[in-house]
Amino acid sequence: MSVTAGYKVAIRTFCYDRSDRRVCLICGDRATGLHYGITSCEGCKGFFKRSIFNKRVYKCIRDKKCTMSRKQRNRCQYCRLVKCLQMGMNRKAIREDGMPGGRNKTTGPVYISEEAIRRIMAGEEFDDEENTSGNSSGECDPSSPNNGRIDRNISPDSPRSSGSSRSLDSNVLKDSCLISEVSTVIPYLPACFAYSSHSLSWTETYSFNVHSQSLLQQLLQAEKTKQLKFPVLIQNRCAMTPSKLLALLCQLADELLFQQIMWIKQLPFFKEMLIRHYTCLLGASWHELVLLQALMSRDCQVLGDLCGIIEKYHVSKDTIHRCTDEAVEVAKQLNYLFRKFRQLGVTEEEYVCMKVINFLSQDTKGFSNVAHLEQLKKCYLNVCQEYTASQYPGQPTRFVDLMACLTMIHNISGKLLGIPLHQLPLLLKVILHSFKAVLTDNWPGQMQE
Amino acid sequence: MSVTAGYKVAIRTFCYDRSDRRVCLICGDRATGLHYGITSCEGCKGFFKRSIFNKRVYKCIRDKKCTMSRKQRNRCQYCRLVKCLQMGMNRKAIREDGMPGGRNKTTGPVYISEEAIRRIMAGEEFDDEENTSGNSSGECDPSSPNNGRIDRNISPDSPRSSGSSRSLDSNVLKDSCLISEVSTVIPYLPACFAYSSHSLSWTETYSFNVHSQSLLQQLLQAEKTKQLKFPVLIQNRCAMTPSKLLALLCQLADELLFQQIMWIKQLPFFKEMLIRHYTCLLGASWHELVLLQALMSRDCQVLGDLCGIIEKYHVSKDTIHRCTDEAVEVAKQLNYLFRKFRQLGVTEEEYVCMKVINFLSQDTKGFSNVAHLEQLKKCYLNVCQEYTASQYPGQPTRFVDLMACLTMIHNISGKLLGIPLHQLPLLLKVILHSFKAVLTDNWPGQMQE
DNA sequence: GGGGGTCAAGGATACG
DNA sequence: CGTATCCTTGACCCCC
Ligand SMILES: [Zn+2]
Ligand SMILES: [Zn+2]
Ligand SMILES: [Zn+2]
Ligand SMILES: [Zn+2]
Repeated sequence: MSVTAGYKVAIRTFCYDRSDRRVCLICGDRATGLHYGITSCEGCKGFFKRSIFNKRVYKCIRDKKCTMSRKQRNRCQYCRLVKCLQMGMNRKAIREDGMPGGRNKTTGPVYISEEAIRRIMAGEEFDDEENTSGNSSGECDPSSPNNGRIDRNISPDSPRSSGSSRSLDSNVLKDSCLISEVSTVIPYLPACFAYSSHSLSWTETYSFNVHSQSLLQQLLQAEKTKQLKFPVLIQNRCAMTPSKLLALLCQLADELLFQQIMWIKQLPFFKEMLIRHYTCLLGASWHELVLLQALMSRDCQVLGDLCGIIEKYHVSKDTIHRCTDEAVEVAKQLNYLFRKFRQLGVTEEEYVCMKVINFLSQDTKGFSNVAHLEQLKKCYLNVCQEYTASQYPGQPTRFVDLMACLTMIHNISGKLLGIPLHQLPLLLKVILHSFKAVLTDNWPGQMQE
Repeated sequence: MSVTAGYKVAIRTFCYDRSDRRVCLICGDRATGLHYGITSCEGCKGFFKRSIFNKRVYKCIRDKKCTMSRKQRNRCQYCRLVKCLQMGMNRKAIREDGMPGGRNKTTGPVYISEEAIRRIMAGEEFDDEENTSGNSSGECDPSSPNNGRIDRNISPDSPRSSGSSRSLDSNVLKDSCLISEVSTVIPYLPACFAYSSHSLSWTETYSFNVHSQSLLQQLLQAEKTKQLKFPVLIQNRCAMTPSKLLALLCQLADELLFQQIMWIKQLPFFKEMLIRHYTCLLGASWHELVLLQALMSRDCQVLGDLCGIIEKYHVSKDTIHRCTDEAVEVAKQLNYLFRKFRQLGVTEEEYVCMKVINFLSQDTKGFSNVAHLEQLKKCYLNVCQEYTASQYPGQPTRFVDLMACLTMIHNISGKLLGIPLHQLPLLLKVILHSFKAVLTDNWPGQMQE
């Protein structure tokens, strides 16, 4: 029992296609292309079609957190349909007339709010024109010729449904994101400080661009879809042997990479760049992303624990290994970063912004679309700045602080990679501890905080 | 051949005469379509599924000539199953993975001989394709639908391409190939029992059982298909940074697991056990398989290097870690094993035998098919014994020595896993070094040999 | 290429 | 438990 649980990775690998990473966003099975807006497999395609077409209402007999995989996807129809919707499957792509051919109006994915998902699942679906508010051409209008700009996959209802209390002048804000001249050019780290100086005007107005809101929602959605399955496995601490732990580590590393990829695929601008560009960016930033993720961990003991471990290592190993001074330095900086994150109380919204900004801030030497990348980065810097300005008007330096954290993350994770290999367990521990500190008893040098 | 062909024609004619596509060929009830190859009713479909899937063995309490009709079909399970088989129900259409939906590649009935039916009814079935005179090219096993996933692609005639380089009787070898042409998998279980008792006489005559040869060829083939792609990646040593190395390690672990799985799928007896059985066996033996693989490494410096590393670790860490004495012990035993393998000059043939024997020798508590497992193990023990006896007549203890190595591998790898986690790099190094010692310059404590 | 449908796989469930 | 009915599923296929 426990053995098989530890080696679920084996079962997973049985079904894993290595030659092609195009996997279904819902269940991870091999995808056969885009269906209803997102890359998905034949099974999930048919399931979504049947469910929506027949207006089925499902029920989860468990805790609505059933895992979706090729083997397990048929165990809960409720959770499967929820994930279809969460991942962006577009109900509008199902044709009532049943005519197979013809007009493909570039039906992209649609990211709807959790409330809308709840209503659909409950069968209260207001199938058409949920709140188009007089827009005669229907919703979203995917066939409009907007030249493939960023706002392609804007959810039609999420900002509006929250009421009209927040909405300011939508025209001004619409321009700011679409047109590059309004949002000033922000070169990444050096210039972001300069940028914040004349951004005070926005802070005063308390405004938060509708498009920025939408982009932020998409980022939050992308973050939500990459739930880590690992802690579920590791939580039942049944006689953790080193062999199991090794297997778990491999699984975790695989899972982490997989989720970063899934996250990238969910980015609103995913289709605007080539896969190899994302590969380059991910290769250059994955360790920073992991560190950022670790810093957002709910568990406060993680990094304190880590620092304790590093110190212990230092005492016992510096006689043979020379680089430990740097390790201590890294530990201190990590500790600072950790405390800074706690002090700021970095929110999920800021986190997703920082994540995508960091992702887009990698070295882009040799990229053919540097301008596009810069535009994207600018856009999300703007989102983050607007968010902090509107949500924390009393903290004028908050945005700058966040960017400074990014800089520090960049430096620290680089140093972490510079630590020699025989201290590899440190890295593994950082990753492992960043999610659940369940195994702390089995590790030396733990610290309480 | 002619007999079965005529039989097939008779059956076909019989079917076409009274099958109007709406009547079950077994019981005459209303048919709901094709099931397992023939038009049949839901009842007979479910009955066949249950009988084959659960490997049921029935018994007729009358004269084995019970009539099948809607009213009477439940009176004798034996005669019902016989008629299912006689009418051409295809056992291959039952999916071992249990995944619903999709389409099978092998559509159509399969008409097998009365002898085969008798064996199936007696429970002596092994899923080979005895006389498939019916459908088109149904010899390989495209059993369940796979949407382009990993599939066991058995190359049809690989042992033949090796020619007659081996100095044994080429006629015998050719015969075995001819046999495998007719039936893809040679029925091995009865044979190995019959032969194992008089294996000594073959030792004297330098003969090597035809069936054992075939089994050995299959094992070699399974080994050949799992080439490691990792060394290709690692060979160009371009500025190996720790980050790259970490990525490579994760990749290597994934690759290793994947290859073990592929190896399992290539085993001749793969279809005879459930996936979860293989998962259990792999979970219990993967570290031993890795160690065995490492011992067969061409690079002689690998283990010597490893032992050097371990000793270095011992000197520097025993002040804080208590288990290092055991590590030194493990190192010594590894060194012994290493030298033993070199001294014996373990061949590829012996290696594949040892591998499968070790795989089948794991703890099988709770297995429902312990007897089957034991049979298989005995069979391959016999193959190995016959091989050593015929190839090394001057080394009467060679087989015993090999088995002793297996025991030692079992013990050592167990101890390796018992080494506390902070010495995890040792394990990783064992794995990493076992293929290419390219990175040795970057590691401390290297040894020349 | 992404809609739709097909139809044999397996699954759920009431019956005995 | 074995049976049989009905339902769900999904790899192929066709269509534009
Ligand atoms: Zn899917
Ligand atoms: Zn559920
Ligand atoms: Zn019938
Ligand atoms: Zn009978």
